Amino acid sequence: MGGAGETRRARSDKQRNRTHILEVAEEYFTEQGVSGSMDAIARRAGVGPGTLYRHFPNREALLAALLRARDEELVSRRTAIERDVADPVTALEQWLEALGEYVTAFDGLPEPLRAALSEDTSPLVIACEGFITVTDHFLVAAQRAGGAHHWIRARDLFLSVLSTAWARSAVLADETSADALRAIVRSGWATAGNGAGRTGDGVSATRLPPTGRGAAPL
Amino acid sequence: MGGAGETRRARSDKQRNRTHILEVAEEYFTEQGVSGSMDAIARRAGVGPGTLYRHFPNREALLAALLRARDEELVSRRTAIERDVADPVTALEQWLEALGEYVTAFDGLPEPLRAALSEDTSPLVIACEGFITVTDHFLVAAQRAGGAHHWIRARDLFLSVLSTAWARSAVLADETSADALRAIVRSGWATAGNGAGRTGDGVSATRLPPTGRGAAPL
Amino acid sequence: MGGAGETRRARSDKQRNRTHILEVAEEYFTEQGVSGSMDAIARRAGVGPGTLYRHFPNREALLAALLRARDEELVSRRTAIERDVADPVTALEQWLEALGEYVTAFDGLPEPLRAALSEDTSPLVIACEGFITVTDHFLVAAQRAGGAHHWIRARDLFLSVLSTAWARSAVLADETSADALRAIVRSGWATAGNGAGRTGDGVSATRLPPTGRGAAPL
Amino acid sequence: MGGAGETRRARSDKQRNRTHILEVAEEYFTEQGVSGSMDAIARRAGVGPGTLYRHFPNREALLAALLRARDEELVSRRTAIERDVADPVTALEQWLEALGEYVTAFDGLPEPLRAALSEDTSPLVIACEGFITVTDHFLVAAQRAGGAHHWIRARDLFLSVLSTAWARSAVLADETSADALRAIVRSGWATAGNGAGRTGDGVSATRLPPTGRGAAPL
DNA sequence: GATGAATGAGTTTTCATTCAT
DNA sequence: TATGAATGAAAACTCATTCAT
Repeated sequence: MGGAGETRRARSDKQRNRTHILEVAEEYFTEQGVSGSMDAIARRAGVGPGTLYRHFPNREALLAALLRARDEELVSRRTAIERDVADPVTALEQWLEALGEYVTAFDGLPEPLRAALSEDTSPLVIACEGFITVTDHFLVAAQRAGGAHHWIRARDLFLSVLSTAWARSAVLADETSADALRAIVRSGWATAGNGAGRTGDGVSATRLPPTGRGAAPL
Repeated sequence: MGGAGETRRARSDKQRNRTHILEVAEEYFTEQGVSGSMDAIARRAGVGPGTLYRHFPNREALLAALLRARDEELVSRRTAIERDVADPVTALEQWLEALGEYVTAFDGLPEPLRAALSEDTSPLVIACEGFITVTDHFLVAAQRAGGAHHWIRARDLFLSVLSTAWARSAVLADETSADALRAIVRSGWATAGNGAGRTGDGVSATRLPPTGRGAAPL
Repeated sequence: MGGAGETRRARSDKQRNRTHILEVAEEYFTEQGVSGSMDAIARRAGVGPGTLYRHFPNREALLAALLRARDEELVSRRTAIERDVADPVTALEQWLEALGEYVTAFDGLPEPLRAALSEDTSPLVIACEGFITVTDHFLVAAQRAGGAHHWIRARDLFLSVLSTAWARSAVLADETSADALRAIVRSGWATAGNGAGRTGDGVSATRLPPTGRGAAPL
Repeated sequence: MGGAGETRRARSDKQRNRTHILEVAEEYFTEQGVSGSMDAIARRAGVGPGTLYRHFPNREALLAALLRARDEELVSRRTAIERDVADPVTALEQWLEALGEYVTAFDGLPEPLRAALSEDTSPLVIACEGFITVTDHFLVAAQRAGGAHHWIRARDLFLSVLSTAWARSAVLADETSADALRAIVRSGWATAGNGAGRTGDGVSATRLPPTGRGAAPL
């Protein structure tokens, strides 16, 4: 990927080193999940932990860099959808699907992503914000077409995707459940008609979800 | 620290001790979340770690006991719903709401709960199974009334509740998002009509979710 | 062995209980070696640890009781040897062989046995003393016949047997080594002639070993 | 307790630190025997357990390092013997004596050494292999001179030394027994004549010990 | 006599992170 | 800038033994 594969640290080039660490980390996180040991990554990359930490001051920073490296793919997915899919609802649907896959790149990734949403300092926020922006793009289009509830915001959709991805870890053996979860979310944001072009959505005129906490008298 | 140094604590009533540990654990988990240290709990309870482990051989067992202690509340919620709510859709809705609250008792609780679903040995499974059974009860009623998609299973709903609860940890400051997540799930399982009494549900004739993985051509 | 196999603790008879514990301990030590957990034995025997400790105040006591139960076998070995073997050297040889087997009853048994030799309080000493007495019996006969060095004492021979048994744990896969160890000890105590009836043993006139620590000028 | 609380210990020379740990460990093992607590050693050395484990990943590694530090002494013993002792039997005798002392450096040392012989992974194996090689050197010479049984192998002799050392822990107060044990082993491997130059050794023509397990009809 | 709850020191080991060199 | 040694808190769990009931 980075092209520094064969001779590790041939030049004592900082950039090369960084790239190499990223490659190794990608591999490691893929194998062990995101909570693997930082030390192990440094060791595998053949650098001292200090070097690792110089490039990426903490796990989140490393994760963020890793995700950024994968951004390209997501961007091209987005482009492809925008190019190929006329129906804004289907477009949103496909984008969320792509996002869901992206977010499952490493085992346990949803966790730090969710955490990042609550912090302002995490380097992962930036990534998240990007995702949310694009999601908003698709969402607005779908809402304009009357295919998505108006009370939904991009951030909520992103969280839904995240939490669905999180839940999927529990149902690895049960693809049906995974599908059901996706379907719930899907039919959750979509208006009844589902269809592009259909306009009426009685409920969605408001910006508030139909059943708030207080709405259901317990 | 625990003050149990000098004289051996009189062999107080076992039940008393157990209860005391539970109280302390409840308090501790409420403060620190479910991943707090077991030893710390023992320390706080003024018992040796051995005592803690005698009563609860591992974290899950402790958690399970804690949840069981809260079961009563959930049971009474269930009873109340069955007594007071005629509409099966609203009933299911309220039950899921109750479940969602229950599952947020401690910070980070959804995680071990989800993990338990993939294991057969965890003492938490029993709790989960119970939840799922009751959920099934409500779900079937709602489905009969045409108010819930037929392709949904109780387990899926439980997972939805779990993952929504999980996501909520990220949006503590943002009640609107939390509501939206709930609403998505809610309008995800409910049929368009939403209504009790209304029968037709064109989609739900099948037991499969409308949009499986393969449905969306990526 | 004890005949209390089928209905555990049918009568609440102390003796029965004791016998049952012994059976279980025998089984357990055979499986796990002598350093297995006392608690586990109690658990397996279906009694509280307190009961176990009432009968056998510590591991050594339990071990001693276990060995005593096996004494019979050793005694009969002794009788058989005395009856059947005319040559005192062969007799000693066979007795030591029997002792070596006895002492390997459980994995790790030589260790506490050796330790017991240094303590006066261990209940295992009694067992050891018995062994040593018998060994002395055979040894003296062999020495009288000129077939064993005079500078050897029964206690030394017992220690040799013990240490050979100890070493054998390391050479499980290597029967040749085990044989060699035995042979070393065997040709160590025996006089050159090896034969019963042969008298001359120039060295053995003294009660001191030929090469003491000081003898070899390092 | 270690006094390393306030300021981070200046990154002293790694070698220095390592050496210090070794000194402390040596002292500690000498006092407490080899099964003393690793943490205690770290504490005594004034370093964190992590530092100890960085240098020596486990107890065996530490022990191996400690032994290696003593190797010099053994090597010089060997050199001295080779230089000063003409008679190969005496040479072997003295080498085994030296080995016996070496192996008694710490209380309980024979145990892990024996265990190492059954494993391929232990860092102690290397040490053992070295010992065995040298022993073989002396043994072959003695055998050529007709002063040691041909059925003995170096490994067996090393085990004998080990087990004798093990047994000696029990007879600390009884030097006579210790001497006797040594003498048994000594007269166990040596041929009757004992003498250098003497060639005939009727038994030793074979590579098998005279009394194998089956040889003695029990 | 039996029970089994309580004790609590003790074990090994990991790891994120810092900082002297 | 890279290094990697040092840190040391923490974690989870065990077990021989005691003693109140």
